[in-house]
Amino acid sequence: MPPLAAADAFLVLEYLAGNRRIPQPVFSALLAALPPVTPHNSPRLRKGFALRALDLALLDSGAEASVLFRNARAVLAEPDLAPCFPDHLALCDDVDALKRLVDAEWASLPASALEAAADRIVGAGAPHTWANADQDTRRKLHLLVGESMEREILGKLGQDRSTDPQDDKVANAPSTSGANEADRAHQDDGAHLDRGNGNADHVQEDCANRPQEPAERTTDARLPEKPVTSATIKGKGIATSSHVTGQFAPDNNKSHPVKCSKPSLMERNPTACAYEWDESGDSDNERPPRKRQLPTYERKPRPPRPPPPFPHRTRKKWTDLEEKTLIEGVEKYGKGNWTDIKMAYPTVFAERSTVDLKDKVRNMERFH
DNA sequence: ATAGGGTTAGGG
DNA sequence: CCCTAACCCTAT
Repeated sequence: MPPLAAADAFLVLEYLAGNRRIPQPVFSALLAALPPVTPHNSPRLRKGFALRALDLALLDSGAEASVLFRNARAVLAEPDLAPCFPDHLALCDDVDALKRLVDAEWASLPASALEAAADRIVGAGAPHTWANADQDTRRKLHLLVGESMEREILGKLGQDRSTDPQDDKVANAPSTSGANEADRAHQDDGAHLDRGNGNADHVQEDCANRPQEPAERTTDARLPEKPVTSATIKGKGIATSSHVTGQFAPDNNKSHPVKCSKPSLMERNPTACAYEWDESGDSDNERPPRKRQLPTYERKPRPPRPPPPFPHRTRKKWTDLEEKTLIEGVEKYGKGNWTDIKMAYPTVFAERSTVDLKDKVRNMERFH
């Protein structure tokens, strides 16, 4: 497979950098694998990098608040990153408040080009895009969104699919922006977006929920003009914060942060063991004629397994910040959408599971 | 993934 | 010892 074009790599990375649900190790790996991108013309990309560095500093659940705070301050003070943050972050003097501000910064990231394109195709901009699409573009749009979504959009448009699009696009010739641009963003991988109309809903919702920041408050003057590669990033904050927190080894492909991701498949699983086929009994004719020689591993007698090291987590009282954030989350995302709520405030709820959130709300309802 | 019943730590 | 809140278990 040919390498991804630089422009496409940009679209992918710009979207993922600002998507907090993409864990840092995954993002780092992609960054290393894709062609270098230039962040200087994308506020979202720049800020995404900066916020990721800040998250790394703040999400070290093992560390004490004072340490977290110190690490976060170090990130905020990085000359290359500082311009990405609004001033009040650096002025913040306590870790909980800082976490809130960081969550707010994440929430206010501008939409990515991909999201904007999706929005033009199936979201708020869809009617306009579809109305202005010529026959050819319509066909592509149809492929992208699928049958039922197309009907829905055209329904909103107040026209039937059978209507010849040419008819209603009298004065639309010059409007190339919507569909074509969107199409550009999608043409390489249309199938992905096409796959589920449910996704389309998400995109819409994402866009709708994101209070667009009036204007980027950041000064770009001092941001690197040169392309950013994983190596560049490593030298600029992400790795810096990592060497402060000690969570990341310099090689972002090998070492993963303590929290926030499953162990890599490439890593040895200490609890795994190898079983061997007993060749004698069966004559499975699917097997190649020559016996496959499995490397002979001795089944090491496993030491008596000390059953789960943490039978019970140590009880942690809910803080004010957690409670308030939870209430806000329930108002915003609805009771029951615990995953969404947790994802929306990953720093605040770093040490709470979705079940914890649910239980807490139940408790608050029961006794208050 | 979520709801709801059950268990337990720990303060009064 | 009781009660509340945090946490666990299990069915759906």
